[in-house]
Order: sequence, then structure tokens, then C-alpha cells
Amino acid sequence: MSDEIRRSMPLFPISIVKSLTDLSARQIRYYEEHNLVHPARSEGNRRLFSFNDVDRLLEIKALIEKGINLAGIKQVLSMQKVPDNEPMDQEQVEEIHNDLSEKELRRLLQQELHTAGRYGKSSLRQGELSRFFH
Amino acid sequence: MSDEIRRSMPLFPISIVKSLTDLSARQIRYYEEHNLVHPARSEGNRRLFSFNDVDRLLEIKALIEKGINLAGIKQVLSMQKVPDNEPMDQEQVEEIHNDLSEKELRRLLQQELHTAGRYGKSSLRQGELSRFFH
DNA sequence: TTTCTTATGTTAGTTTTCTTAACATCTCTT
DNA sequence: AAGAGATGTTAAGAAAACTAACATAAGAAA
Repeated sequence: MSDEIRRSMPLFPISIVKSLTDLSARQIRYYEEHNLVHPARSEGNRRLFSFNDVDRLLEIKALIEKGINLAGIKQVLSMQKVPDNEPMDQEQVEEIHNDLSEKELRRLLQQELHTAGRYGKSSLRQGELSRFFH
Repeated sequence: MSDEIRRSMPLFPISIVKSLTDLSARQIRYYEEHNLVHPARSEGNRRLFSFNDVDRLLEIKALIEKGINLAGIKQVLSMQKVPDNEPMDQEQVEEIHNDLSEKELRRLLQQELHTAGRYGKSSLRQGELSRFFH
């Protein structure tokens, strides 16, 4: 079984994800509503989160704590997923450009640079959860 | 966080454990009832299984499939946990001796040797689940 | 063969957890 | 002051899990 499949297996109910991330159920659902995470669903419509989902929520949380708003976070997350050589598909490109105008983005990032200090790799680190499980 | 703590964190509801192990809820509860696993509980009394618990259930399942009964499985599991140099505590010793008489055990293992072939390390392998997650 | 035991299935009634939707509130931005 | 964004809170309903009881199949024992 590939690592990617393992990491994307739907395993956790929202109660566990709450305790793993220290986010409220309301927050988790709100982030899903705004397409920042896409947990699977059980037959009976309960959310089931994978390791990847939890990692993503931890990244979101870190960015939230730096004062970045959801639009900005969406932007950041959509960027880090694109492998260097593979071209973005059209949908992805459109999403990035629809969500936030260039101007808005520049302002946001500027504010971030100002208030939260250097905007370095550390804030983009993936696989937070992997520190806890392997 | 130590690996052992990670592996013993209560994470999974019984529905997920069912799909991970292909055991029925009835079987899982029955094995708990007979002290083969000890999942944690949520505040509201729902079972929460750790990676270790799931591993253990997979071991139990493998032994069941070899025709070993619960008493025999209990025996086997209680043996493999004891590190070579650390002495067993009294409770553990008593458990082993109460659950099954020497004679019964000898018969059981003999039958196992006969019907399921060589009783080798493979049947005692720990950490089955770790093949799926790391 | 009949009976007992073990392991599991099934069902019923309850309790807990999760769901969506609505409304409230607080903080920024305009 | 008004609007937007993010989160809290609450209510009502649905799904999932709990225990307990009873059913049953296969083997062991008598």
C-alpha cells in the first residue's frame, strides 16, 4: 500500500480531530465549508478525517495563529501542493485567481510580513502530524 | 513524544476498527470482555482504540484463523509481551496459570501444531498495523 | 446421542455523538 | 455606522455505539 494511500485513509471522527488539533468542531466545519479541507464521509454522513486532513488542519491552525485570514490560507495551501515540474491544472489556476485579487493578496502578505515577522519555510512545513505518528 | 505513547493514543471508534481488522463489533467486544484487548473509553463510554489495540486485534484474528481458542490466544499474547530480562509481575503469572491448566495448554498447542503446521515466529509477529501506517 | 461450552449473530432499547441550520457576537475594514 | 469574516451557541434530528438478552452452530464431553 502506498504511503499516500495510507495517509489519506479516512480514520478519525471529528471528536478525535478536535483533540488532535485543538480546533473547535465549528472551526473544522467552517474550514471545510470554505474548501480548505475535504474529509471523507461515512455511509451515515459523519465526517472521517485522514492523516493528511489532520496535517492540513494543523497547517491551517498555524497560519490562523499568524493572523492570516482564510482567503490567504487557501492561497498558501494551494501553492505548496504543486510539484515543481507538473503543471497546475486549469481549475487550480482559476481558483487561485478567483479567490483573491493580486492586490488583495499583496496587501495580505505585506501585513503578514509586518505583524508576524519573516515569512519563512517554517510556516509552510508539511506533515506536522508525522511528528506524532509513524 | 515517545513511540509507545503515540501507539497507545486512543484514536479510533469501533466502526473504523471493524473495517481495519475485518472483525465484527460483536467479536471485538467479546475479546474485550475476555480481557484480550483493553480499548480506552470516551467520556460518553464509547470505545476508543489505539494503534496498539488494532495491532493486537490483528494478532488475535490471525490466531483465531489458525484454530486457536480464546484461552490459547490469551496465553500466547501474555507470553510475547514479557521482555526477556524484566520479570513478570505476580498478576501476570497468576493469570497465565489460572486461565488454563498445563495439561489443557499442552493439548491445545499440540492440536495447533497438528492442524495449522509449524508454530513459528510468523504467528507471533507484532506490529501488523505498522505495515499500513508510519 | 444428548448435553454443555464457546464463539458469534441478531435484536431491542438507550445513550452519545455528529449533523445541519439558525442566530448571536466580536473584531476588522470600509 | 454598517458590513464582512470568524467563531460560539443552541436546537432538532439522524447515525453510531452501548449493554443486555436471546439464538444458534460447531465441538467437546458425558
